[in-house]
Amino acid sequence: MQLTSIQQKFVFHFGEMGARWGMNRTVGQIYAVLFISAEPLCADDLVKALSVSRSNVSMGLKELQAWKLVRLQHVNNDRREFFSTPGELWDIVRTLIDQRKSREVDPTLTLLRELQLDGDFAANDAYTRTRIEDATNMIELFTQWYEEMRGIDSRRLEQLLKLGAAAQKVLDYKDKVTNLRGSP
Amino acid sequence: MQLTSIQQKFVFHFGEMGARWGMNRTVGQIYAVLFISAEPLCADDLVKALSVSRSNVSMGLKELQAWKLVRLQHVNNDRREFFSTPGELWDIVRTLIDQRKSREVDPTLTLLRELQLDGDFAANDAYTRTRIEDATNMIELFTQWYEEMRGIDSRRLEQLLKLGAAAQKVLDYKDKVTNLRGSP
DNA sequence: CGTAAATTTCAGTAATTTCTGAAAATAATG
DNA sequence: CATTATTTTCAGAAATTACTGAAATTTACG
Repeated sequence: MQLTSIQQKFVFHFGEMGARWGMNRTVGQIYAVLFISAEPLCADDLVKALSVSRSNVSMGLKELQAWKLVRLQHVNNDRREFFSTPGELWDIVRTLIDQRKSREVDPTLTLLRELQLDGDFAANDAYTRTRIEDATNMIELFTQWYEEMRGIDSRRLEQLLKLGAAAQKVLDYKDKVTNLRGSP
Repeated sequence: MQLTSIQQKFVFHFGEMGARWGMNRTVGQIYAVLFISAEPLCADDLVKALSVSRSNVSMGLKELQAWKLVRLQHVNNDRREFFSTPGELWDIVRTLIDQRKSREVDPTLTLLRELQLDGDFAANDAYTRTRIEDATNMIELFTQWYEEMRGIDSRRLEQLLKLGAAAQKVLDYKDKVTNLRGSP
């Protein structure tokens, strides 16, 4: 696993980004190497590619498995464990969004609901209360939307995304037809 | 600025989350306090509410301004600077997504495009090349979609979100009508 | 089983990030 | 323009996070 110059740039970048994405540099780099590798790799391949300690790779792989971003597999009759990323990019995106949602959004929604149930807002909390309500509603709107969208088949999803703002026009269109029918 | 028990829970939570959202604990807490405060607050209010140093608040406010998540304003004839968060939640969401996009997605898209222009992939890079292409396409699909959606009026956007997966059915519906018209 | 290959754990260290207090800079007031 | 209020900067301390190497554990093969 000697990385080519382009591979290196890609891997370094994911290292930098890894930090912004809630994993650390090494974890980001490990993921990047696996992502661009045609073959599954074992831990020692990653040690060689990235020049980090074996134990660091071990911990990184564990974290990536917790993220469900890499899959463990066994190769022919090799005793070692090999890792790879899903080939289908839509699967990766879905996993990534699921994970970030469950780390960054769900806990907040849970807390906000608890606070509302708590209910004993002090008198001077009136504004706080409405703000918390508003935030809850907004998050629920998004999570329910995502819940529905994430089930849609990749092909269809791609269509929808490409449609983009035009979806709005389809709404207009439907309204129009409905109104025509509805009027006497 | 004595925080009530509910306010405290809210603020502490945003402190924890702040870390996962690319800011640090104090920054998250400052934002939370401003979010639930009916009135704009000055730096010393935040010092009292959070028991952190004045300089820490100063730096935190600077970062929040960089995120465009708080606005600076002046109050009556007070000499100090006051801060608040936008009242309209949609504005907050839009800003948040914009910022995270520009920190987490745009730099990657830029790099991927550069790598493709670079073009001198080694022979053994064939797979890497397709992976980078695929990733680029996926990111472009999402950014173009977002670019279009972010312009839409909040009311309409809310409608669209509530529609959710049903948008798909509207597509079906339009197809059907179009086909009826199109057939002899 | 016993042995060897592979992986994981973890205590200690290194690196990074966050926070503070003191000093410097800026802005408003009489 | 001198004084005072306010904000910013920044060097160093404190806290947190990441990494390593050595030892312990697990796994699988004969």
